[in-house]
Order: sequence, then structure tokens, then C-alpha cells
Amino acid sequence: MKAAAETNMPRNFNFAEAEPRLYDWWVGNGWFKPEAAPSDADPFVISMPPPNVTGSLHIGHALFTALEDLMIRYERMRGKAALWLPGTDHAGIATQLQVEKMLQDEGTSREEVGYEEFLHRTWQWKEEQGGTITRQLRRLGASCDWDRERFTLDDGLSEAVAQAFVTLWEQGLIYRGPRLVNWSPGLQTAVSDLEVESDEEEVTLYYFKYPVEGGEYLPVATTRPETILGDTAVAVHPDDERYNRLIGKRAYVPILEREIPVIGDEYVDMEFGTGALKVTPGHDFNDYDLAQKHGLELLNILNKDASMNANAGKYAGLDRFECRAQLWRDTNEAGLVLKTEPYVTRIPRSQRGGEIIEPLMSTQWYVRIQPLADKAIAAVRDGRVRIVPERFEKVYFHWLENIQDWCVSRQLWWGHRIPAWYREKDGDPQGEIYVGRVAPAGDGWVMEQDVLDTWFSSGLWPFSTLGWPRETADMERFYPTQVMETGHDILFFWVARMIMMGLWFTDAPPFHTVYLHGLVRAASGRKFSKTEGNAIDPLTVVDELGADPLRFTLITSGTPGNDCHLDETRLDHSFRFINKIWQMTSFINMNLDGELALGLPPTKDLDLASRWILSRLHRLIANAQYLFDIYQYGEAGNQIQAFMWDELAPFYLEISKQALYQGSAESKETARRVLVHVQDTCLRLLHPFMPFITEEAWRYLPHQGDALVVADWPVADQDLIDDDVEARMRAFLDIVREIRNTRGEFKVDPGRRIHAVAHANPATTSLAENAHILQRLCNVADLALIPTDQAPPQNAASIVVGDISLFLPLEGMLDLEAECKRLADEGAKVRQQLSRTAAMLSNEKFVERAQPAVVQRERDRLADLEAALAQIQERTASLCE
RNA sequence: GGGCGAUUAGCUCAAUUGGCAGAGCAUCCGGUUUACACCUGGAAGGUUGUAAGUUCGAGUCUUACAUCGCCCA
Repeated sequence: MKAAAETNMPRNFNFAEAEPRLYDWWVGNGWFKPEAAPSDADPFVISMPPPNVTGSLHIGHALFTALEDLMIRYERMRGKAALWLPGTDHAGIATQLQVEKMLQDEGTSREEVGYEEFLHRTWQWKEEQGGTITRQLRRLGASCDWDRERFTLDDGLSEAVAQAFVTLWEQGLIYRGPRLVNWSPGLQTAVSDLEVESDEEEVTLYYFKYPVEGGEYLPVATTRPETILGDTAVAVHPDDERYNRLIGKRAYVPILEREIPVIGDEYVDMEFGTGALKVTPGHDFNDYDLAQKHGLELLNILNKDASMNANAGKYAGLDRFECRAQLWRDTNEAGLVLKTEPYVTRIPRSQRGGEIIEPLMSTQWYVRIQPLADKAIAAVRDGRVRIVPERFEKVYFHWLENIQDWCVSRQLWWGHRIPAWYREKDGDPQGEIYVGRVAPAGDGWVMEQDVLDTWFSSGLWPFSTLGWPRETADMERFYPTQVMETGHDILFFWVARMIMMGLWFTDAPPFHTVYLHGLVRAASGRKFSKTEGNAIDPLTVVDELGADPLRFTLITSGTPGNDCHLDETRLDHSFRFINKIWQMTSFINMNLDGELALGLPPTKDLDLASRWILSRLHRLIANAQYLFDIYQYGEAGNQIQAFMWDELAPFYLEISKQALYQGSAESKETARRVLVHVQDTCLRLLHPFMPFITEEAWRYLPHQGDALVVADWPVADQDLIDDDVEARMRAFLDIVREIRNTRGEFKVDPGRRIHAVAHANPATTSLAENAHILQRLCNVADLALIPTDQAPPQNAASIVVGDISLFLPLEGMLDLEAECKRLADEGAKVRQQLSRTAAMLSNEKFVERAQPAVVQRERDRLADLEAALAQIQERTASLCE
């Protein structure tokens, strides 16, 4: 099989021109679709964790895109029917806020325009603005099957959500009822535990007297004085001798003078604060539990906007913080204030918006999650689902084992409306509840206003996107999927819920592997944020450097699961690597001559350097494969880069010039075939990392097949891996480095050709046969072999590497004194290494217990060092004594 | 309070079952030799956070401690 490459390769890679062109070409040929593979190919599926439809690309998106695209492109090249299914989620709160802001700018509001119009406007917004992020993913080269793109509010996915909800209801796993929830006063909706972030903040701790009957009082401390108004008990520890005589007596809520009991409970920590605890069951989760236990009254003092309600007496109507200030002044006037002091505690804030969340009684829908969690625990426990890195399994177990029922209702308009209807019964407008896919027959039914948590639909994503609950061909072929790749920060939000829902509804784990990446931070270690101005904008990088450097840098900058501090200088380096790849390809391309036979010549026809580079290459393939198998993509990328930049380019390409410029027709042909094989293989290995440059460069190498994107992934040929060849070549390259150093030391003009002389032995003979290596790499014109009994030239520098000893006649340049010092230094270095190696080998336990290969390696080294030392000593004797 | 991670060159990070600690950037010295100045030859830079332990051998395994970060309560 022969093939010719395209000619007239441009001097540089024009990424700005090539990236969109190649992307359209790939899409146009349908190569991103699983149907591009044979119909009997094994599927490999990743469902993209759907980015927020309101979002625009940030560095975290770029990282997940780089990683998922890498996996997909790799498996595609391995012949799988690769499907990367993209989409976005409707992001209930975020989207609603976006549209509400728009309405506000127009001088109107959600309430004013009404439900129907609001939804209309939101869909309109989604159609116009919602494609931003997916357009941006394309710029990164994401090889998604866009024909299968989904949105969580699509008809099909909405059907899946309704189906799931109704099923859970029928199974008795959904209930509705009044509970204390995390309430967002600004958004006026309940949010789940996961959407609340509690960080330590400096606040004030207020100490005051709680009046108790008989003129006594209990000292109590609180960070939220306004909640005093909702107190329904004061608690002390039964063993607390300071206070326990007061248990059973009546206390009086300050200002309101409402009567409440003093109770005893071991829950109270005697050491903490004053040792007495005010109990506010309506606005504190712990107090709520305590109240349940003691049958205490539950009092709500807040309106939905966190202003005080009628239960707050004269404070009704005040904002919660105004009330706090006012009440404290009044308490002071009443002579009940003890003191205030600064205090650090965790304040619950909304993940979106940052306002302080209030525990508030309200009626919500809940999923009884434990049965689902149990299945999800078992699936990871028994290995049906594997989490990479493994340590996150502990985090996963801990969360699922302590999981609370999931509040799934949200008081929003944008989202999946809960498929429930109410009808008046016995005077209660919600006396009768119906849950089902369609409205119940009969009059008087009113549909539930609340929508479901966005994450409820995300949990169904791996299968709802494939058509579930319908039995579609995609569902049949592509489910379960293979890998879920996402950030470790959303292990609970997405991954755990997907596993729970997947197991529950499809009886299969939705994927067999969870790969978690870390967070990308600025080099300073701070989290990226626009306000701090330390954000690296991926689109700016793509504009300036192209998508490939960004992708390569992101993947090679860290290790799985660990956060990484992105260093911008690495972006420049990756950019230069791309130029390097281009120039290497260009060199090969310009040395082609029409059609070239593909594949390698027989090994016996290859010279040492060619066998060396092929051995190195196939060792690299084997290493890369190993690293891919254990998800160490970053290290694989670094190794490929190191091979190309540090071995292929500076050594083999240079050496091959001998054949290309001065060789026979056969040796030219051989060199071309080796070069093309090596470069072609490197481009294949790099394609999942850097799709654009590799695809474009590949056109300029003779090849078979339509495109690199659908070319075969390299497989290591063990027969080409040759330890002896590598060892010999390594010695020769050491010689080269020594000669370069020596030339530098004696200030030999780099352009000046020099000669070398050596005593003939098998090693030097081999080197003499490969003298073109010395010519090309250190400008040594020839290597003359002399009989061992002939004295070497005196005015010469000595190069000693193992059993090879070379003399460089440097008449007029050699400084005898300097040369003797050099020899002495060299001798000292060798002696030092020699003593270290000798010490190891004289350790009986080492020889006895270390792996034989390790011992042998040390023995070989000892022999080499001894030979080198002998040469140095001999030379020193003849030259310097 | 519980759990997890990190601590390696000035900075950002690597290091495949334990086997002579590496790279990029920065620094210093040198090169416009026909693939590449988006290049290239060389140099310097380390008690791998501390202290013990296991082992012939520890950045890697064990224990304790310190500092930083994250998650959960």
C-alpha cells in the first residue's frame, strides 16, 4: 500500500483558520456520531453532565470538555461506537432570576405579567440565549453528537420526570407535608440541604436573662435574638446543678411575656455558652427535633419574605434584622441584657445569591430517599460502579449512609411542574390529592403550582436523554452508559442521584465508572472568580492560542481528583509544542518524494538509530496505553510530549538527515518510512489531547483513511522494543553529550568540524559504523579506529562513557592543564558512583533480596564504571604524570 | 468534632507493583548551521513539611506531629 501526502504545507499552523474548518468537516462527515462505527461495534457512551443553560464557558467547563472529549476520541479511535451526548439543564432558579431581572429592567415583574406570559418569555430567552454554552463547547473541539442534544425541559425528558415522580409516588416513596425547610426569603422558595453553604463568619453572641417564675432567671445566649419571639421552651441539662431545680417551672419570653416551660434534656451541652438553651422549634433544626421529643408547641414568627409575622407581636412587619436590633434595644431597656461578645459560627447562606437561609415551616414534597440510597451504596460496594479516584468512594458512602429525605418541591415557575392535583374536601382546598401523568377526571381539580428541583431531572439524565421511559433503539443500544466524568464538587448533586435513580428505574447502574476531576484554580491558589479578576477566560485563550494548547495544558497540569493551580506559562509552552509538532511534520513532508510505501521496512534493514527510535516509540505506546487504562491522561500526555520533543526531534530527525540528504535511494526510502511511521503514531496518540493540530498535520503525512479522527489507535509492537538497542544508543548519545560539553569547554567553534580517534573494540567499532550520528549531532567528521597497542594522540581531549573511550585531537585549542583537571574531575565523579554501586553490591542482603533485575543492573553499572575509571586512569597517566 | 487531600527546585506541577527525585516557567552562560528564534546547546538550583518505624532499599508503606485546603456535622 502506497500513499502520497498533501504538499505545499504552510510554514505555520493557522489555528484560527483551521479549527472551525476542521470542526465543520468532522461534523459534516458524521464522525461524531456512533453510527460512524460498524453496527456491531461496542458502544462507548458518556452523557455530558449538562451545563446550566444560563451559563457561559468558564475554565471548569473547558476542563470537563477536554477530559470527556479525550476519552471519547480515544475510544472512537479504538473502534468503539462512541457517543458523547450533550445537553443543558434548565437551571430553575438561575434561569428564573435571569428572566426576572429582564422583566425588572422593563419595569414589570413576574407577578405582573403572569404565569403563562412568564413561561413564554423564559422559553423565548432560552431559545435566544440558551445556545451560548453549547456553541462555546464546539470551539473547544467537543466531538459530541449534536443531533442527540437534549434539554431537561424537552418533551421527552419532561415525560421521564413525570414518570419517575408518579412511580415514586405509587411506590409510597413520595410524601407531602409540613416540615422545617431551608427557606430562601429572597427567592421565596425552599432549597435542599445541598444548596445551602455554611461557612464560619464573625457574628455577635447576645447574652440575656430569661425570666423564670419566682423572680429568678436563666442566662441564655443566642446569635439570633429575633428568634426569642418564637421560643416555646428553655432547656437545661438535668444534671446541671446550677439550673436543674428550675426544670418544670415557667419561664417568660422577654418583651412578649409569653409563658413557656423550662425543660430538662441531656441534649443540652452544659459546657457550651451559658449552659441554658432557648428552644425555637419553628426556626431551628435542632430545636425542632427537641420540640418533637417533648411535645412542645411550634411557633412560626416569619413571613415568607423573612419579615416578622403576627406572632411577633409589636414587631410584626419588621424585617428580621431590623427586628433583631429593635428587640435587643427593648431587651436592654427591660434590664434583661447581660452582654454581647464577638463570636464565630457557621452561617447558612444560599448557594445562589448568598442571602442568609432561614429554617421555616412550610408544606413541601419529599422523596423518601433511603431505599434508593441503599441500592446506590450497594452498587459501589460490590464494584458495579467504580469511582476514580477511589478515595471518593468513602465520601460517597458517608453521604448516602446519612442521607436525609430530599425536599424536591420548589416555589418557582420555571421547571417541571409537579404532576399533582388538589380538590377541596371538608373545607380544605387541598383535602384531596391526586398524583398522575395526566389530570384526573372530574371537576374541581387544581394542579400543583410548585415545580421540581432541577436536580430531580438531572438525576434521570443518563437514561432520559436516551429515550426512557420509552423503549427506544438508543436506550437499547447505548444504555447503560460507560463513564460519568465530572467535578468532585458535584458528586452528590449529580453522580449519587444519577446512580440512585438509574438503579431504581432501570435496574442498572447508569455507568460503570465515575471519573472525578478537581477544581481549576489560579496559580495563586485562589479559586477563580471574575470579581477578583484572576479568571483565565477559556475563550480568550482559544482566540489567542487556539483550543489545542488550552486542552493540552488543562489535561497535563494535574492528576485525577486533585485541584490544580493553572499556570499560564504552561499555556504558552503548549502553544510552542504545537508549533514544534507542526515543524517536525513539515520537515518530514518536505523530504517526501511522491508516493511512499506505508508501514515499516523489515527490522533487519534498519540502522541502529531507526531501531532505537522505533523501540522508544513502541515503549511509549505501551506506557501510554497503561496510563490510559488507569486514567492517568496527564502523565500520558507529558510522556508523549517528552518523546517527541526530547528524543524524536533533537536526535532521530537530525540523524535521519544523513540518509535524507546524502543517502542512497533505499536508505532515503527507509528513513522516510520510519519517520512517517513515528510521526503518524505520535499524531494518533496526541489526537485525543489536541484534535486540531494533529488532524491538520496528519494531512501532510502519507496515510490511509479519511481522517485522523477515525483512524486506528496505536498498539505497541513488543517485537520492536529492544533493550540492547536502546542501551547502545543511549551510550552513543552520552558520548554526543560529552563531546558537546568538551567542545564547549575548549571553546571549539560549533561550526568547526573535528575528528575523533578510538581504540578498536566492539563498542567503538559499532560507533564507527554509526559515525553519521556523531557527524549530525556534534559535528565530528569521522571516527578513526586505531589498534589497541597504538598510542592515542597526545594533544587530544578524552571522552569516556562506559567501555567507550574517544580522543578528540584539538590541536592549538587543548589546554593540557585544563584537560588534566577535567580528567581528574571526571575520575572523581566515576569513583563516587563506583563506591556507591560497589557498596550496594557488597551488601549481601541486597544481593540476596532485591529483585534479580535490579541486582543485574547494578552489576552492569559497576562493570561500566570500572571500565571508564580504567580508561581515565590510563589517560591521566600518559598525559598528566 | 469526624473524614479526605496537600506539603517535592524560586513559582506551577510530575514521578507505573518501593529501585540513582523530573518537567515547564524564571535565573545564569553559549549559539541566526537549509523543520522550527513559537528555535537551540549547556549550567545552576533538592536533607521530598518534622520525627520515628518497616525494608537490602522509602518521595512512595506505617505511626505521630505541624501547616494549608476541601467535605460533612
